[in-house]
Amino acid sequence: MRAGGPLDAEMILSATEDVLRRHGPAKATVVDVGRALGVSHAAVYKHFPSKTALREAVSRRWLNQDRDALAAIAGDSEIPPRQRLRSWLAALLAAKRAKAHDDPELFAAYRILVTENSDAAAEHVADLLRQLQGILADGVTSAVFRDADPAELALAVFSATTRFHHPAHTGDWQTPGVEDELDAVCTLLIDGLGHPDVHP
Amino acid sequence: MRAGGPLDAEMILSATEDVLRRHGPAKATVVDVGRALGVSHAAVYKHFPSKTALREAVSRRWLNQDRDALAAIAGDSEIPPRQRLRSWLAALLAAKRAKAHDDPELFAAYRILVTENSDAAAEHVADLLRQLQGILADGVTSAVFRDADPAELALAVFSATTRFHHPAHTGDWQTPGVEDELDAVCTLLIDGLGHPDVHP
DNA sequence: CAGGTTACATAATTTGAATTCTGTTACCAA
DNA sequence: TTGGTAACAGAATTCAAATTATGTAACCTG
Repeated sequence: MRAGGPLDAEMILSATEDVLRRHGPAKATVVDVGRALGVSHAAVYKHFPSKTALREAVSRRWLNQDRDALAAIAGDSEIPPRQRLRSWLAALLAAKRAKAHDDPELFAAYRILVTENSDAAAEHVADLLRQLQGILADGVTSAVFRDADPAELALAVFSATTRFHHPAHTGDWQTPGVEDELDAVCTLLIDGLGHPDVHP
Repeated sequence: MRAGGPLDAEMILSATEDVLRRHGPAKATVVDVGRALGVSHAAVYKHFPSKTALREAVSRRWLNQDRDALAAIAGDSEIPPRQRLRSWLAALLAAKRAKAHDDPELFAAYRILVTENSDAAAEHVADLLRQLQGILADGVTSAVFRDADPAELALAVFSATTRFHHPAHTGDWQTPGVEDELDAVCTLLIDGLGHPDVHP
């Protein structure tokens, strides 16, 4: 079980993930994590001060997993804002959907973990909102979107797409039509983001 | 405890609601319901075939509670479609918000009951979608909204407002700004519902 | 015979003793 | 001194026994 050298945080986090997948968050103990690493549970406590801290760290790692791919889309000024918004929202859904589909046990485990760790979740949301705001700001600057506060627009767009990214709606993401439904919402939102005075 | 005449369904449903509020859905038993009515639990079984059926009936009653008020708005052709849509969504949020605020214990109880009774929930959603579709169809007919299938538009609008009516987001409804947030989403959606060709 | 009762078998839930987990301490080795 | 161990007290969790609930049946009563 124990690979070559001494324990480091990353090894512990991976082992924790395995234990989480196998036993679920309710029954995953730090004794299990130690066992998976071929080490006593006290060794884990040399690296993380508490079980809670370990869970928080593993949650953060998981939430940050596809942050970079999304940031790449959000920051790509080659893509015009409307299409960028659409792509970003589609990518967000696709990423979450894939995680939920590919490893349902792990996803269910993390879902519970993250709802218990609302700090990590709040930071994740803040990060996403920052990315979204970037896209919208570009649209406002280039006069493709209405002249409103990008932060407020970001919040509204994020609210309106809750069903496509909030973990409470995981079940919906498996149904065939979701991507089209997001597309329909996107279309409504994007047209709604135009200058209001074009509708006299 | 037992009021005048013989038991009827309505009395039992009310007593069930009391028991639900007091004990919560996990510990509410039909023996409790009988006791609240000053009657043996077997008497309840003369009116409802099972505990499940009783819970379903009480859930339906609760879900239908503010259906008429909403239907009145949806069907009021005096109000122009855009404003009608806005009012209807605001009323939906206000109704749910009020229920959650005024009697949190009962709301929490029903929230669990309804998620266990997905049939009742599905019918409730279908009813709301029908009302929404009515508003949108009027908008399409009067050429205020884009010429699309009202059923699809209704689904998109309902999706985009998930955060403001889905019970998973009850917590959000208590925060001060929610109504403004719904308004912001509404504005985006309503402008988005205009003819697409005004943006060349 | 509609509307109620008590009595009962089986299913589900609670309870409390036994077990396991968490977090700490004292100690060891490179 | 960093990275590990074993042993421990108190907290949390499990599991089987005892209790309570569900649903049915046979039986009153106006």
